Amino acid sequence: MSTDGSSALPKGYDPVGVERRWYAHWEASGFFQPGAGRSGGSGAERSSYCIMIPPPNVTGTLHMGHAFQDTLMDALIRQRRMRGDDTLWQTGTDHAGIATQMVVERQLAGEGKTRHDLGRALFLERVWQWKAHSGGTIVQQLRRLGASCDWTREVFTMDARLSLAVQEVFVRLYEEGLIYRGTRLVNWDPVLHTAVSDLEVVAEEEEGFLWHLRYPRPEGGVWVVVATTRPETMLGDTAVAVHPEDERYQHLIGREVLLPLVGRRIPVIADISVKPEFGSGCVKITPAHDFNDHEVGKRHRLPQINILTVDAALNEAVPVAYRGLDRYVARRRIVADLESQGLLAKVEPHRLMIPRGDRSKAVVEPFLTDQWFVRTAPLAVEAMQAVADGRIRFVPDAWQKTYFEWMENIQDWCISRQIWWGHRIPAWYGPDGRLFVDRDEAGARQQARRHYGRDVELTQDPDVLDTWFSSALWPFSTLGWPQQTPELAAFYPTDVLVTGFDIIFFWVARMIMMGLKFTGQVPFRTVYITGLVRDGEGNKMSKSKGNVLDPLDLIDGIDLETLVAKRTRDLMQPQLAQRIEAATRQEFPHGIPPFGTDALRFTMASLATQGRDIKFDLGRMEGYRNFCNKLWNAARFVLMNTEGRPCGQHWQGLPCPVVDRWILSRLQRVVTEVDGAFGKYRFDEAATTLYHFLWGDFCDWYLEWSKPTLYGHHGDPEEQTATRRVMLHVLEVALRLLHPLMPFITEELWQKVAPLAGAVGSGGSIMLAPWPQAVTELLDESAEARVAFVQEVVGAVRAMRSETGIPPGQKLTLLVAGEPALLETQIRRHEALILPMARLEAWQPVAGEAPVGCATAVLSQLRLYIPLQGVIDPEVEWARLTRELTRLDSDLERVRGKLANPAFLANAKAEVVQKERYKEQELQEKRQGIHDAMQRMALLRRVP
RNA sequence: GGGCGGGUAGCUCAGCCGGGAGAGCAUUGGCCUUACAAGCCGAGGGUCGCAGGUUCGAACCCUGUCCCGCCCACCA
Repeated sequence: MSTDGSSALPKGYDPVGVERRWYAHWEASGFFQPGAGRSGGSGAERSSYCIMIPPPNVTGTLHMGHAFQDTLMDALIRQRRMRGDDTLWQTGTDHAGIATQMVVERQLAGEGKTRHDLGRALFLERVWQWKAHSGGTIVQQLRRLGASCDWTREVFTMDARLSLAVQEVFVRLYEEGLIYRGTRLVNWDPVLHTAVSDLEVVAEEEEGFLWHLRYPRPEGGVWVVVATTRPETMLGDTAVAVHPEDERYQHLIGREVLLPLVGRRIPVIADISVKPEFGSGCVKITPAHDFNDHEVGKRHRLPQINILTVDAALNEAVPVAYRGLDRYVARRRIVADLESQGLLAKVEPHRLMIPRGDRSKAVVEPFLTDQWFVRTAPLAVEAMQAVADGRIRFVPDAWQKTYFEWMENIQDWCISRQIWWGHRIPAWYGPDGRLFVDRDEAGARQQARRHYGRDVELTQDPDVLDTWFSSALWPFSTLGWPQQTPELAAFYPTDVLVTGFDIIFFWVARMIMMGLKFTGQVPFRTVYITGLVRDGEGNKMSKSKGNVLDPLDLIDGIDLETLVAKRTRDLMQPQLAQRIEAATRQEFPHGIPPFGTDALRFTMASLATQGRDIKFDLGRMEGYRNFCNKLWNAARFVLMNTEGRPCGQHWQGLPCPVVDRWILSRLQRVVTEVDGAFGKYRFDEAATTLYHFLWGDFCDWYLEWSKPTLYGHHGDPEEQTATRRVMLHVLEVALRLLHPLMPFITEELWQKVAPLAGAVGSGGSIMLAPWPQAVTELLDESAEARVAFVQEVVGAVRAMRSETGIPPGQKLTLLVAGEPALLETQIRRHEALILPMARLEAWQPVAGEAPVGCATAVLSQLRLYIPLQGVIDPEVEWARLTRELTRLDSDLERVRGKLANPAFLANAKAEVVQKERYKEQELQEKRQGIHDAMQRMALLRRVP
């Protein structure tokens, strides 16, 4: 139909080329940078809008969680940019200390080396090389998602500028006494050889045993039996404890027992932490290797005997026979030795919580070491206040409770890590071990000179900071703090943080504490908490389960063999490969077809319901891929019918028939709903609203109605122009509304549609075009009601046709019975809309009884008949009517039941009662119609 | 042991400041209708986990209960 064949769109939407082309163009044009776009037409100050990306691990790759969260962030950013705000989506990557170091150490292990073979400097060089090599992957992948972050401001947590902020914060906290160094019992990872914080320990229930050990009394006689899950730690026992009111053991309190295998005399103490009903009611106390025992030990001033090495083997403090044994080897040996001495009373199976390092999965040990800590309690007070008084809002707000619960019980934060990759702690020691904390070595040297009166050799603390320490500063360190930069002034506090609930404690809480402490302001006003992306069965996606979906594979597609290879490569447990392969082949027999970025994004948005994890549904994604295609073809249709023709770019003087007023009115509602949905972070609402409007209202109805107008032999040129004008306008506005969720296809189409629609954005891109605003004058309830009625009529005819098996091609005449006035306003007036959509040749009014042998549909005040004689079996229509009658009867029964209830009439709101009355009348009329129809149909039936 | 979230159509999920149970996918019948078969037009399918309570009226509010999942916690 196009006059200019060259501009016609291809028949189907092909995302690949479109996406690459537009992203490159946007980025090169500087559209992602603050200040892009319209320069506030009114001259008024533009408000700023900022989102900080949760920085992905620099050496990582994009996973579904990123795809989900970054889609939402990008949608927010794009929407606000279109609204005219000065937007910044700050991007960057995280050095991820332990995770990254582990990767490089694993590479070294492949070469048969450890980091110690290289030494610190060479090892770090190696990590930087790895970062340079793989550090670009994830940011490139982020681009494929269409993320409109400002790449010119991309930072890395170990950039010099950000490192300065880290040192500054450390020094200030230290000087205020909020950072201290001390010997404490911490969680020790014996594989990684570093302390980790409480949050980095995950406890899981595992099968174990409860060993009952006999501790002899020096004076002989009865044993004292203690129950333990960790017999090997008995070598470090310095007491046995009972409950102070436990009558069984009153005589023992203050006496001593003999520690077997060691021969040490240790006291029996009374402590209320002992539960008399557990085990024997006696507990061994090992202050250096158990958190609870440690507290008991402090209360009773017990000695602390460290019996472990950094590898969790037994050290020099234990009897020679056990020295150097791994903890579990030692356990077996000790249990055996006790048994042979008759000191093992019994062993019972016991389920217990085993603490493991979240990275290494090694069982962590409570271990006495020197570490650095942040005193968190004082910081937490302000941080809780900020949420309590609403300066920070959680969405959904239920998470606020989780936040408070943790903050109220917050523990000091162990921030030192005995690894090499990270921010080195800015602390130096003099020859006598005296500590000097300063921003750099020169500063420390100066302090030392003042202290010692001369230059001395200083050694820097070998530890680095917990990665989350620098993450906590992210909202302001990225904007130039401690410098008072214009960016800091413009964009801090930021607007919304989009992140998962799994890092509320790790990250969100700490950003709030640090932000308030160092800027006096909250780091963000809203925390939008997303659920986790899971697989279709609701399982967490993980490499070892073999159920990981790579967002890029959904975008680009992947063939089965490549997918299988990818899922079974580099498994920690290679024996799983077979099962993973089989499951993969079953789930994706043909691999994964390419869906394109927009389909992925739209799926993510539509699944983003609040307060629950999302199970990723490939079927739904397919539906939204189809939606992309639908949109593409709708635009294709519009372009075919508008290019090179009068499109009435000025509204003036054009007729505005009811369908035009209807679709324009619907459009205004959609604008309002989508805008509201963005405001509420209800991306699912925004997505479904647009989906139904475009596919349903626009394609199924408006475009279909446009055909008779545009193609009609005696079409009115004015009306045709008006139709072109309206279809262009509606499409153009809808594209803009859709753009934050589907950036690529909307840009591609908008480029062609906008000029015809008379809409021109500055910069020539939809991403800088204005965000639509509802025009309330275009709301038209009367047009909406009239069209709704027409749709009802069309639907009724279509259903009759389909259910009675009338061939679609058969020309029909519709008979309509009803008040003449109604026939005029409801049918005659809309016949141009009804006839083509219902595929009718004509309609005729009928008075009184309809002819015998018609299919019948009853609307509230009209009866529709289609003559059936000779066309179908009356039995079919009879069955259909019976079904309808049954349905109406049950509805009527319910409504009449209500209206017969005096209590309902007395108590329900008047409008509700009125509505029920109206409903009863309507149902009654319909029922009568069906009833009449059945009577006449009965005449035709071949009754047996 | 405490806390939180969820249990609605075969599947994935909306609806939940109370007043006629919805969408997509799947199923099914009919259509090559000149934008789209990744499409068009129809249809079937749910005692809203269970039991009580409040109410004229409950998927929605309250209580209890059963499942599923998550978080926190030192029961050796």
